[in-house]
Amino acid sequence: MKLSTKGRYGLRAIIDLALNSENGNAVCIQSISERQNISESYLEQLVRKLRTEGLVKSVRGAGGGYELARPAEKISVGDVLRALEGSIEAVSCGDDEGCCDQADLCVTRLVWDRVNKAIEGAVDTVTIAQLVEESRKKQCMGKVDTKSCAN
Amino acid sequence: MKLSTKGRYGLRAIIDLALNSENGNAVCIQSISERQNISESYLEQLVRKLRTEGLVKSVRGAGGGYELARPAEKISVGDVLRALEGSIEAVSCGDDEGCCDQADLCVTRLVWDRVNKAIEGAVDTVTIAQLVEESRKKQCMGKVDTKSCAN
DNA sequence: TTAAACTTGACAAAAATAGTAGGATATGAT
DNA sequence: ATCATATCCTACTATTTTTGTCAAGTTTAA
Ligand code: FES
Ligand code: FES
Repeated sequence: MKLSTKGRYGLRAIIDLALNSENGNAVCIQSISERQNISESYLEQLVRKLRTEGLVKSVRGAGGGYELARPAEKISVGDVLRALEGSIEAVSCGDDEGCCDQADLCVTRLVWDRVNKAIEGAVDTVTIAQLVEESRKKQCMGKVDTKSCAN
Repeated sequence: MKLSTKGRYGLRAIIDLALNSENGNAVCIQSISERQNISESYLEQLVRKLRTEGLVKSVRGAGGGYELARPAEKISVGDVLRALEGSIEAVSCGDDEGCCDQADLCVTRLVWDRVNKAIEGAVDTVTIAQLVEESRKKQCMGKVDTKSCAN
């Protein structure tokens, strides 16, 4: 029941992206890579996927990079994870492909449905914007020499 | 974010076990294997683990098998999954081993905590007894030639 | 023109999963 | 006794997934 690095790195990446692109400029892979300490090539794959799924958009050429495709308030953690992992279901007792012989009598599906719904509820109710704000608060507490920190 | 066959098969196995051992007799691996259509050898591994984790107990020798170590009401789905999977956490941003550089500033932990709690809530509030009962209901509706079906 | 940056596809090492095989041990039945 | 039935245990292997890497492009601001 583990979330792979795709989802873990990807979420960190898009938060980093949101955090560093608020003045309207694009953020390049390299800078994310350095701040988050994730391989540049690997990160590229992940961000590419976020782009094809419509969560971020790219600005090509020199001085380019990536920025959010829509406001951070409109992007949930669930959006990000689904984009990267394909599906966030713990078990997809699926429909056509019966995972066990008597799928119609199988009571474990009741459990998997509960679990899937619980997970979705947890990730769909948190937005990138909220995490960005939390991140700011922590930074504020972390850095003692920050002048602009109004308490 | 997939649950492995260990958890999926294992839950079906213990439900089968509970369902077929209510008259007090032990249930052997072979019979579970046939009913659930899971490899005997593989199933053995799983049930053995359930035993070492104290969820079922074994009766050795001819005519032996397995039975629940305690009443089905006292065994939750979470107990079973944890026994088989080790941990059901989606992400274990753990403690000593910092999964990212600035673990103390990392806001993704907030998300993973939410997800983990959601999962635990989902699996810890369902007991094997409840599933057994559901299973009975379904069987009852499924089999038209069952004499003993009141209603 | 040049260098910064994205774009793409193929590839590969490493880890986890899923399942097998074969024997040892215990015990009820004959 | 001994045999059949069943758990017990370890080790091994094949497959798949994960986790990346690499190299050769393309686009565009400066
Ligand atoms: S239908 Fe999916 S495990 Fe039974
Ligand atoms: S502390 Fe686990 S991802 Fe940051």
